[in-house]
Amino acid sequence: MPELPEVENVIRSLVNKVSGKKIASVEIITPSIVYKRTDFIDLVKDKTIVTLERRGKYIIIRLDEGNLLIHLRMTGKLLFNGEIGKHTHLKIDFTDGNYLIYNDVRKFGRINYLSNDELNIYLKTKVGLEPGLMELEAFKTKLMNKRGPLKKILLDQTVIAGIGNIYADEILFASGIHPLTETSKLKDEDYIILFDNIRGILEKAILAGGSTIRDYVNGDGTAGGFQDAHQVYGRGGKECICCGCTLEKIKVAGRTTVYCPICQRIR
DNA sequence: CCATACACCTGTGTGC
DNA sequence: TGCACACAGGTGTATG
Ligand SMILES: [Zn+2]
Repeated sequence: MPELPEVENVIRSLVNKVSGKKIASVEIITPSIVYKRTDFIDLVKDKTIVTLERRGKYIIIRLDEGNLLIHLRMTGKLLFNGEIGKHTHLKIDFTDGNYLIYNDVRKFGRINYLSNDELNIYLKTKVGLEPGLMELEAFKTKLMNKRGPLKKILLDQTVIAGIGNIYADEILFASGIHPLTETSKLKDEDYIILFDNIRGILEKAILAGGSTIRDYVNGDGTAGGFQDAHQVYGRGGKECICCGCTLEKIKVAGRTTVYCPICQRIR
């Protein structure tokens, strides 16, 4: 489900509701979503949530001691006082009677307890540049050191963190760059356009509440609105909004990729 | 080293 | 209607 804009909206919808709350109990309904740690419940129980943060597609629940690191993968949801059902896999009860649940139809998501040091090491090795904070030169250097189709590189979370299949296609279309372009063929001006579109599209998507293709909702249960602004994602075979020609559908790095053969030239 | 396949799961849409 | 199959916002591991 969620890419950076959706994860950001989950956090924004929850941060004021859960910060300061003390955890009274934790119920693990589906053990497979919690990384093996026999003392998980003991580590989390009686802790207080300090705040929520995001790195790439990860949600970090900062506790007064340690952290919960959550990845929603495809269909994970974090819901404040949400409806408990057959897809609820974890429940955190607060001392004031409110609760937070983790729902996930496909059970791909993961929740882990990490100390501050463990978290820092993990993020340093696995999570790349933060789109909203990165600088052009660092971005350019990092991309130039990678070979292969540009879309594959945009999807690589160790390069830039947070871009998934929807936003990769939207960013490339907005930039007028073909998804199979090799970074060695990109000119300085291409890097600037790409950089601006990564930040611009992700920011617009955040402000629109993210994209709801099927079932994404934020922590309140509110769906996003950015799906109405998609130019190419999910539109293979339809006409290009810009030039009217037929949008192509191919596979890149194993993912369905839609682009306009006229508007997005190979460099 | 790389690219591809598959595994993890369930639900939904399509075509016969 | 029913059934088989393809496909889905992601990523880690195995395979060639
Ligand atoms: Zn076009």
